[in-house]
Amino acid sequence: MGIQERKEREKEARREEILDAAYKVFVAKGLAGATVDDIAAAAELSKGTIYLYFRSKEDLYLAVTNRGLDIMLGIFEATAAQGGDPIRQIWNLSDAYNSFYEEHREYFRMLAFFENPEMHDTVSEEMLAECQTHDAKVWGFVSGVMKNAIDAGYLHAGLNPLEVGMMLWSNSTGLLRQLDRNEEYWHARMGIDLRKTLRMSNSFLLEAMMTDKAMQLYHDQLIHHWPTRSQEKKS
Amino acid sequence: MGIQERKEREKEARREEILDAAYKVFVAKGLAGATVDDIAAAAELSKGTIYLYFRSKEDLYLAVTNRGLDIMLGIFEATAAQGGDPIRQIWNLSDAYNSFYEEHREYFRMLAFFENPEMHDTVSEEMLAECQTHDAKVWGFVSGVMKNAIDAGYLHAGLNPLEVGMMLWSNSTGLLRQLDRNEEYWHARMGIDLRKTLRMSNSFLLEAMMTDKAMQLYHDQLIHHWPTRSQEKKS
Amino acid sequence: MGIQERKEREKEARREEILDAAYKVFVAKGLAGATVDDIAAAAELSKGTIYLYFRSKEDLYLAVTNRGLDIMLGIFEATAAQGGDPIRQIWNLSDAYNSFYEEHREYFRMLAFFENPEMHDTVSEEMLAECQTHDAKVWGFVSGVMKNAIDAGYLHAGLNPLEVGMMLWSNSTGLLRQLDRNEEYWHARMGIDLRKTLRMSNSFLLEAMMTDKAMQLYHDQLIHHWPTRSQEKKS
Amino acid sequence: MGIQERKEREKEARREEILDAAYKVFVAKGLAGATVDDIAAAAELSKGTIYLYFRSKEDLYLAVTNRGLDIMLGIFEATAAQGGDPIRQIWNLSDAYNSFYEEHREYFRMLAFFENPEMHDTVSEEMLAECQTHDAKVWGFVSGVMKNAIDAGYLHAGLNPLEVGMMLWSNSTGLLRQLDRNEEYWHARMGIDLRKTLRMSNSFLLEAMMTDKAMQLYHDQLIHHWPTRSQEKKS
DNA sequence: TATGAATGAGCTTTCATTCAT
DNA sequence: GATGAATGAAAGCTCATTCAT
Repeated sequence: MGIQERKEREKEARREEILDAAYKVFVAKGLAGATVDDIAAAAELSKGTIYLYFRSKEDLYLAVTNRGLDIMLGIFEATAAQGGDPIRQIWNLSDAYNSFYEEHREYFRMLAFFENPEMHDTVSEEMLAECQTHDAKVWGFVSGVMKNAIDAGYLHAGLNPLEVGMMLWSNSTGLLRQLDRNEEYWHARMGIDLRKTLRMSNSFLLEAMMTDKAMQLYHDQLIHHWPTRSQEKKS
Repeated sequence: MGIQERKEREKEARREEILDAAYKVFVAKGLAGATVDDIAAAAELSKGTIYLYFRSKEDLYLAVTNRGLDIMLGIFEATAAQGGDPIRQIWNLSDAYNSFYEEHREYFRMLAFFENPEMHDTVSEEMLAECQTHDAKVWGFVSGVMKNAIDAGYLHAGLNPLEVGMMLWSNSTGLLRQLDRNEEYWHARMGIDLRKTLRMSNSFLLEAMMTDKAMQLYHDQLIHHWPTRSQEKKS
Repeated sequence: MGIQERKEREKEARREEILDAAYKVFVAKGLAGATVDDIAAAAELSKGTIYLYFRSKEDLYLAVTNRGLDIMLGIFEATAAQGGDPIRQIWNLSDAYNSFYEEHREYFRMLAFFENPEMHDTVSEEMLAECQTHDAKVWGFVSGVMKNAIDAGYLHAGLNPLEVGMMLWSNSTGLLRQLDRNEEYWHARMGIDLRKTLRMSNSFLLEAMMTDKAMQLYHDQLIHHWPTRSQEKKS
Repeated sequence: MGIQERKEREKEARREEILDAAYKVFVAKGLAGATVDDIAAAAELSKGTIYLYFRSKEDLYLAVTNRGLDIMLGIFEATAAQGGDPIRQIWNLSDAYNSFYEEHREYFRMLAFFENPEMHDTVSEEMLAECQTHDAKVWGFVSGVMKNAIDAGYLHAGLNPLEVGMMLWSNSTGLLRQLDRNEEYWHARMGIDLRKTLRMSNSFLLEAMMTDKAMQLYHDQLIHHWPTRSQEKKS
């Protein structure tokens, strides 16, 4: 029975090798630009072998992006393991998403690319299902964090955890994608630091959802966005 | 010189015909799926003629998306023409973006598609430049609206108009893209109404940036998100 | 030596299993359409095992058609066992060929397919030889029947038994192949019942070769093809 | 208008060039063995151009066989132009089919090959329809010859012209195919001259269908198949 | 200006066959 | 004997682009 297990392991290992190679090639040439020949060469395997493990180039691409989701989830979990109060955990999660962008920008792009509905027709049912499984895991984790904050009375009771996650995630993603595309343009030409913008809008959203209890806890740490406003208040 | 002018007009008209045809074909088959033959057939022109007006299929695709930007700008301008106080104008702009999504979803998708940095290598400098011109026009308009609100004392003085636009736009885009991809999934399976989520997060962002003056103006119209919170305040 | 025998038997049994599976797959997909993987799967064996028993896909195909020849011979022999005078035996043989066509049409087609000289290059010498052995057996049987009829004075003495078989067989095969391809077309569209045509031409040939002795024997059973002719004779 | 015509002519000429090249390649390598690259090289054109004129390799193959039908019809018509009484015309037609086999054996084989029903799925509707048109022309011609003989009272009135054609054609085809496959085998090894067999069976069939009128006309020219039989009659 | 025939590189994919285990 | 992972050659076909007319 050891034999069977070993073969299983070897097969899995080979699959990973192919994914390694494919990742490199896709990063370098993009989905359209990459050829299966390129990937086979990078993996030091024959082209036929690639098709033994993956149904099509697109399936393979999606498998690579699934890896990206795994990595993202790993970062999220590692972040959560650091503990902290529920609001801190949300901030950490947001930071973790930033980190994913910074450190795995290629995966970030791939995930964005495969959001294109046009792509979905070119992929096998099985792979799409696997992708959705991975996706669901990430969203499950995210909404868990949000739920904790709501249950603990730090976010308003009426909020749907998933909805909270959605808002923060969408906001971050929209801005990160701009950053990715055109950081230089916005920074140098338009004088906008999108990273700062991102932090700001995230805090706007989060604070809007925080209960008084949470506001008090964070009283001193709060980003006082509007010094002028504070002054107005004093007067 | 009348002749020259007429020729100019005819040329422009033909260009538009090609764009009409290309739009239909791209919508039906996507960038990769569409062939120049398809487009030529739809335009009732020969393939060679297409290349007389556009350098490449990708250039043509980008020209179509530029049309999308024009349409978007038109909607924005029409909205602004309705007048209203600066905050109302911002809300209207946000609604106008929603309308663009609802009524020109195909263009919305195309714009998203071309955000992919991978595409940019495949397009001529000229077309990219033209695209940026169109883009800049839209952003110029948007930041103008924001600037009005700041200058009028409705949004906090420290804010950068473009940054405000960026935040609202990114947030909307992120959520609209989810909506486009998976409205059914989020609604029926996860019980989330992303349209509501979108309005909510937009109001969170906007209100976070509004001055007391604006808050008072909108006092009665404000979405009281947290009834419990209000009650807490009363007690 | 019992062990050896058992192994021999098992090997033969496995070969037959493979042929069973191959027959099904070839019928369903044709030679070109069938893959060795299909056959291996149908036989519930590994692909490698198939190659342990057959040198190539084409060899395997030919082995299946050889089975067809065996079946045909079986039908012929069963028919001959029913006895009857020599002319009746020939008629029965002709009917038996029809039966083979009707009940084993797939084999009939395969045999036709392998008549194509183009195929012969793709097959091993051994298998081709085996095929010729089977072929020779059938022709041996057929010419035996014809020889009986000649020796008994029912067919003209100058005839070569094999030649007689050849004529009747070729004639039948030509018409059966038309039938197989296009029965509907000839029947509904052209108003021709090829089965009747087949019987008619066979009787033309056979009667042309029959001696007076045979004609008298069959006097009453003769198909009087031309009533008008008979009438002419009477007058 | 001359321009259009000239282009039309040139296009047709190119089509013919491709057919010339394809014929050579198919003869040398068979359908499966031939590659479109081979054909393109032989035609001194690019592969893409081949696909500009023909939808697929199989379509091209069928177009070549259609040429075979044209050639056959040409031979038939030339033969008929020689005149002669109706029975002679039938004999000449039979000879013409033999000539086609002898002088265009490659086409003969191709026609046989495409009779395989398996092939028909791989061919475009259009080409199949064209093939049927050609086929119908040949059968129309053949049955016309038979009809003349019937109408003139040389073949029995009850016969269907197409059926007569079918019988003679099937019989010839069956034997010619044997001849093509294995002339050597039957001749040297089995002592049978299939060409003689073919003539014999054809005359059997034809004479069986001839009226007394025709028999008298041919009295002296009749092949007295059975000298012994004549002798028997005398005695 | 408009045409559309011609190009040809390049793509994905298949599958018969082998061979180490 | 049986396996099935790996091979890799080969092939059909597409299509953006060009260019002579």
